Amino acid sequence: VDPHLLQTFVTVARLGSFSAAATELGYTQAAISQQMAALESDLKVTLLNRRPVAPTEAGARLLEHAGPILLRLDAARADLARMTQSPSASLVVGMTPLAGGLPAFAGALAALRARLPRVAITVRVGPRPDVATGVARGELDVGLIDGLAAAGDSLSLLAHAPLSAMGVAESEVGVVMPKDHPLAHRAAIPLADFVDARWIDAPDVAPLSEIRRMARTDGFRPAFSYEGTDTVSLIALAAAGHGLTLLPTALAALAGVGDFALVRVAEPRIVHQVELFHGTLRHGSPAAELAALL
Amino acid sequence: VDPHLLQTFVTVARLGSFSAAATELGYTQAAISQQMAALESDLKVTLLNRRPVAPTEAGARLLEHAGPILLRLDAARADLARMTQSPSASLVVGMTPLAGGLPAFAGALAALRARLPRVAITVRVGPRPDVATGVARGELDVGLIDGLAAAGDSLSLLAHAPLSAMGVAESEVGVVMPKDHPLAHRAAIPLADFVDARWIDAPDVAPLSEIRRMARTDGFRPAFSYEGTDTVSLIALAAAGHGLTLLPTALAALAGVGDFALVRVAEPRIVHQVELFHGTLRHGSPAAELAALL
DNA sequence: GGACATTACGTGTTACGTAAAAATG
DNA sequence: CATTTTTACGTAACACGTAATGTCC
Repeated sequence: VDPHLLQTFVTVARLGSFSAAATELGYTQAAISQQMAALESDLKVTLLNRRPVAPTEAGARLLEHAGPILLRLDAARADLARMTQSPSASLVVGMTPLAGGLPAFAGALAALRARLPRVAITVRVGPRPDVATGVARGELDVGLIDGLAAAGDSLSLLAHAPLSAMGVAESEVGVVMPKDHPLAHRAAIPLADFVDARWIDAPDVAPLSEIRRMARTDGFRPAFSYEGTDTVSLIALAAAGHGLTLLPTALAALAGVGDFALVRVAEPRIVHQVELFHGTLRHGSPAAELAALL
Repeated sequence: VDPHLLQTFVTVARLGSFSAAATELGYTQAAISQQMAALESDLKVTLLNRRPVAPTEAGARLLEHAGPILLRLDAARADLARMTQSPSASLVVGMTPLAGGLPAFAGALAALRARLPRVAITVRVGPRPDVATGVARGELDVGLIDGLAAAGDSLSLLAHAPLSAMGVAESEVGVVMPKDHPLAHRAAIPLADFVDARWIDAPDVAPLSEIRRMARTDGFRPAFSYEGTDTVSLIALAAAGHGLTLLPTALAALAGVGDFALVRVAEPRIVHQVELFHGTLRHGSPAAELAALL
């Protein structure tokens, strides 16, 4: 199982096209075809259906493995690179949209600037997988990721890579809905009551996939998609009745956009969690200082 | 980072010799030399000191990554193979020495034989890493691994591979010592009190490395080594005063070998835990049935 | 000097690109 | 029929083995 082949496989699967993958990876279409043939003959399974190009059942399974494997490979390389290079005088922080706006984090950054005035600090916001990947690859020094977790648990999104994590903040979650929604006056409602409601899927802010995971159901099908990352817009959409969305109460309350109701989730006991995670910290590096401050 | 090179690297590191690695892997010494040169030039780091051959600091770091990566690679292949092949009519269980002898497990096996009389059951006992590796590679259908964990925690040894685990049994632990040991009459003693005592290191049964991890110390240096897997022998050694050892009370009490004292560990709150773990279970497979029974 | 790792060099295999053929919608 | 994948084939790079050279105990 050559990582090279794995990489083109995930690219092909993502783009749904040999030719497109060839362009992106800088190969010929023919090369891609040969690589996929080689991979399939190595594993003795058909991984892709052609025309249209889509992963088979086995291919889908392989995709689940391929990501973490490639990530770990990158992480190993990045880790060794970090050992060699001199500790940099800059700090690049990656975060998901909802992970920002933490008082604790802003405070720690301020303290860091006081301690190490010379380090240039960069904050880069992106979707969850990109942040995780960036940290594993060493492109980001630390990552701040938010997500839903069971009451006591941590996100444990680091299972796929050799990263360390620490909880930074925790908040209750609530369903955002128009003020005139029939359930708007209730204080708390079991999440299950909303399984068949109209939901907004905002993959980069409040992804329904996570809600499904927490509720252990296949429900919560998207009726509306919001592909941006702006919380204010999302809340406005929910307030206008386009669909429900689940947000941390701390954040939803903060955004004073128009009129909306926020109903706490009574059950299951889920919380919105923010975690800081990072690879092996080099003693004395800005990232290590920041982690110590949180 | 070619897995091929990674594999020879770990082999070279393990054997401490290019020539020996060449023999084991079926290559020429020259090939090994070239492969290591290629890996080092790829990563731009010296990984091995020669004469004697031993990993450098960077090499040691890479070794920490290499194991999990290679394991995951094997696991992916095994997972796809399991999808393709017809569900086998046999069940191969791997376990660590102390994981056997569980009433619950024996009962589940009996129930399994009643439900599926035709399946041939094989139990294979081996050291922890071999069991984990075997399950990840699909050579073992399920693994039963024991180890020390903090009171509420699980072993979480599955972090390196895409495996699922479930707790099966839990027992208190105690220090085994001769009956005439000065502390033998005590009911419970903090583990820290034994940091500088004579300890038996039995890597395959009661490894000191794990005790160190639980106690968060560098102490517990081995004064005696027992490389077998037989609990009775180990207890006899401890009873004869060759050194202390830490065993689950359930098991130590069971072995009626000679005279020995068993002093419960007062602190930290650690337990001996047995977990069943496995890759993706195929519906209807013997392994799935067994997991359902536990 | 002996055991072991490195370098040099020749060879077979692999992996890609170009180009033609096949297949699918 | 157009788009896209597959196959055929030539070439360049690669990886290994043999053998010679170097190096440390």
